[in-house]
Amino acid sequence: MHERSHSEAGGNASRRILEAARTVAMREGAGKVTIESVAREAGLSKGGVLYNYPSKKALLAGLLDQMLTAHRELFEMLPENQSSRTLRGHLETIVQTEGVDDDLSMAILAAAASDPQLLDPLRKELTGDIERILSETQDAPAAMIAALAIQGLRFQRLLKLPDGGADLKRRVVERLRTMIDELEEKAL
Amino acid sequence: MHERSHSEAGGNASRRILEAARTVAMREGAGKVTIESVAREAGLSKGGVLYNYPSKKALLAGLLDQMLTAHRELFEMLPENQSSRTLRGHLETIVQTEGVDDDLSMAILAAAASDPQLLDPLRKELTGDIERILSETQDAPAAMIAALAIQGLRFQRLLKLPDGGADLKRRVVERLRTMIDELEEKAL
DNA sequence: ATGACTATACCATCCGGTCGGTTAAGTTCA
DNA sequence: TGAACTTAACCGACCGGATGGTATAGTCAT
Repeated sequence: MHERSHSEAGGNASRRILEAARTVAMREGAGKVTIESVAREAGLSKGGVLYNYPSKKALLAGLLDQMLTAHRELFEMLPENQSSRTLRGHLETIVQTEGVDDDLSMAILAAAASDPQLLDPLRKELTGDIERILSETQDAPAAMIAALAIQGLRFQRLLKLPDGGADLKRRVVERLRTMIDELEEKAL
Repeated sequence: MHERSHSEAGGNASRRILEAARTVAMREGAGKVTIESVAREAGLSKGGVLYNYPSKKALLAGLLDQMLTAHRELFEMLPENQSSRTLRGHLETIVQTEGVDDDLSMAILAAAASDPQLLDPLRKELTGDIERILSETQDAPAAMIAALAIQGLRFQRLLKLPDGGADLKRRVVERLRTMIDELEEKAL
């Protein structure tokens, strides 16, 4: 195997590059995520980045893929035999990532402005999630509304839109939990 | 060449410029909204656009302002003495603009990636809306969840995320309406 | 003529992507 | 062993064009 000769131990450059991209997005804003800035942050050159990701589009796709994977992993850590598992998973996932600055989602959004297909993997994932959510409940509209509210929470955080305060937000999450519980009762 | 340029009421090119920006965003995608493309679409030159809006930031700010104004106007056309008027307004507004391609919101999002303050007017407006929504109900969490679901609907449309189909969407809107009605009953 | 407004030409910068080189590690073969 | 060669990983100068913005010279109604 090939070890890095004069740098910190740690694996693949691709990982480091994605990590760097996230760092840059968080620290300097989504608009500053350029191949050069990512390269600088990752401790290599533009050519090095482009060796690992042949285009910026590929880099951003890799980023999105990593996000989706991380999300899936969080998901799988949740108890399996719950009702409305998927919906619950989405809610708890967002609660758990509280405080994590996801400015990188913004970078992907920005890129999606000119490259709409970049979001395709996300769309595919969500399509599956919606199917699962609907199959897990008898009350489709209510489940969908919960899902939409959770999506609303995500974008609220992403765009730093007003949220009515931490206290209300906490109560909203609690209420969503009981809403999901009630989805189950209706099914009985 | 420009027979209609001065025949507009007030002869103001600013309106035409914003209109052109929206057209370009819709037709070619958010990423293609540049000063030049807008100028071309508006039937004038780059200089002309920059005379009316001294910078692209200003142009986008004008765009956002126009959107907020339009939104407010739609709002004011709704009956005044309803319970949860603000919430209802948000819902009906989104229903009414069904089918309208809002790719321009995307342009603003894209711009916000590098210019986060661009969204400040939106944030201010939303802050007021949330205050109003909360003051119009006794059940703050439920109202907030409805508001979040509506926001979720907006972003779903904006990013062309999967929505479970037109039929479900219709039922979701109906359910949201009854949710808002129930907000009122709880207050009695 | 004046002042609001518009067009042309141009500039500086940034950014994605290319490309020929370079370094270091392995492989082959005598 | 060691010289010749191959390959993976990376470097960094450079190109091209897109873009925001400026400078300046008009045009047109009043």
